Amino acid sequence: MRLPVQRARQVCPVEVAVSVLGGAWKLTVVKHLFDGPRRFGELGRLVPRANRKTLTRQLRELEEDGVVARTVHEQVPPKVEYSLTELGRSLHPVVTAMDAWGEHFEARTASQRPA
Amino acid sequence: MRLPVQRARQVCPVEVAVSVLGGAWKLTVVKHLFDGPRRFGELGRLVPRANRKTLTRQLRELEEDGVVARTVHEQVPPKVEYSLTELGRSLHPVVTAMDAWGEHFEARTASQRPA
DNA sequence: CTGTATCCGCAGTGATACTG
DNA sequence: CAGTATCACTGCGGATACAG
Repeated sequence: MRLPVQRARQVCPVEVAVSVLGGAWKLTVVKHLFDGPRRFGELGRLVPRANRKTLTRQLRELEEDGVVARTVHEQVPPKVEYSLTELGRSLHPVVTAMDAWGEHFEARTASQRPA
Repeated sequence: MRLPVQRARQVCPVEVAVSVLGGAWKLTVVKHLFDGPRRFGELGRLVPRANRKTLTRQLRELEEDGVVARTVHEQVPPKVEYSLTELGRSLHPVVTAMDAWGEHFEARTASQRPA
């Protein structure tokens, strides 16, 4: 397991969750995977600000932590699909709560929005 | 508002929530504040791995984002209390979900625990 | 199409010492 | 007690080019 996660264990369960899910775009990816399996390129389009390397790293960490499953279809051209594991699907309440709060936060600070 | 939050707005509400709450020890602090107002030193003891500088920064960001309120009591010695704002209290579902998932994750990976 | 390799900047985190 | 100042490090996140 990754070191930040290990450290978080010594403090609080919420900190563990943050360590596993707090990386850039991770929860966004998980959210989209609730709509069904997605290919690498699809995720890249759904999370436009994440470049390939970063997206690959986040997916590998999510895979390492048992949240997503990676399926390679032996084809030419290659096709790789990502889907949620059972542990990943158990994130549904978290994603729902975070999504709702994010919207609430945005609405509350709408006056500070630049454009 | 902080830049990471601004960037997250362009992607997804869950990413906004991660940007606001994803800092080290932030959700742990919020969780403890649900038990009532806490002084700076108390929070330092409740989150043992956070040093003063880091804890100060996280609290300032949470204050800036309207999640916590900072109350200075003009005394000698000084006394500063942190409490949740209404926006902070609206985090209750998030903290509950994250805490439960963190425990679930720990239980599931207990075999990999080092000590 | 789905990656990897290389290089890089810097924000986030921290240790330590000092201050009102 | 509740911070701030200073210095430093690490690794995340990213740009770009290459590969199977």
